[in-house]
Amino acid sequence: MENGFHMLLYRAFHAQRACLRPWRTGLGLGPGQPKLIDYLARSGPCSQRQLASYFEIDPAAVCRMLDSLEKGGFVVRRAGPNDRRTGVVELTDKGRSASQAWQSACREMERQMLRGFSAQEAAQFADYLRRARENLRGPKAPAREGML
Amino acid sequence: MENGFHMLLYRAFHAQRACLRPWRTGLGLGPGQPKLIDYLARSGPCSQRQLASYFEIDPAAVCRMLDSLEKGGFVVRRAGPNDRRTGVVELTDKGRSASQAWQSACREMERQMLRGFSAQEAAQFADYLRRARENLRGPKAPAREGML
DNA sequence: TGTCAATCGTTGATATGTCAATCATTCTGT
DNA sequence: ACAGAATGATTGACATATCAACGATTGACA
Repeated sequence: MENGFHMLLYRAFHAQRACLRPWRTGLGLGPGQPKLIDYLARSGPCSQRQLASYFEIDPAAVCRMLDSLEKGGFVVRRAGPNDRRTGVVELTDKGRSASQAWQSACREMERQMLRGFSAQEAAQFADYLRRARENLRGPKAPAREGML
Repeated sequence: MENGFHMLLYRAFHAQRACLRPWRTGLGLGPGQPKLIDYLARSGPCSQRQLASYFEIDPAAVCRMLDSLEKGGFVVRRAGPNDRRTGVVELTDKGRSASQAWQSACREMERQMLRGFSAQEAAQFADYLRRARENLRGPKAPAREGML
């Protein structure tokens, strides 16, 4: 069980979240909020739809996290220029500094996580993670076609 | 950003959950419930405390998931023999078959995830995941000591 | 023995993620 | 131009994870 990749990924992901939690709470952010302001800092203002698509989460979750972020003064919602359905989410100055602090925290976490990894191993690790994700994403249920 | 390990792990973990979701819902289980019955099937009856410790989640979460699992007929809670605080959680027959189906689903997912991986690559991948987790778990914030 | 600390399970509050449904707006096809 | 489909954002409902607090029980120690 401990050897199944399901558990291995669970453990690694869990440890990563636990490692980043002190930084996150120090910034006054909820569990899912850092990734939103990080994306906004890198890509500039965008719609809620774009945030939901990028992170593959429900637009409802984005909506509520932005409610909280807006109340905290990290982002503002503006009206879109062309389409009155689509608004634009933008970082405030406070949001920008929080995103910078978060990026530092992520680099710190990464350094800690990769201790003892050679540069080649780290690159291989990243490659494995990308391939695993791609394999899981593509076909819906490619199993039991041939034999089984 | 797409290259940071934070995002890479997020993507892989996310894809894995999405891949396993149809099987999970087919069994009538909530998102966190499969791991509990899987553990119970492998390790036999145990306390709620043990489940919480093993998966590193709050005992409150375990308590509520077991409420749901018990209502669904997957597990039963019995009184402990020695300590009247500590109960014992046990799989029912329905819980046992669900756990077997879940283990099949996990093997299937793993096959799909590792498509194109050689046996050596898969072993290396598992090793990287274990090392990353251990690195994140041990020291709290050992960074920026030497030179950054 | 008697008091205090620690432990197990539980409940409440809050945040996230999924699903379903709704409202307003925009697009499509005729 | 108009009816219906599609889209963006929102809200409600449910399950989960974290934090805080509580009741019951057990253990430790004077």
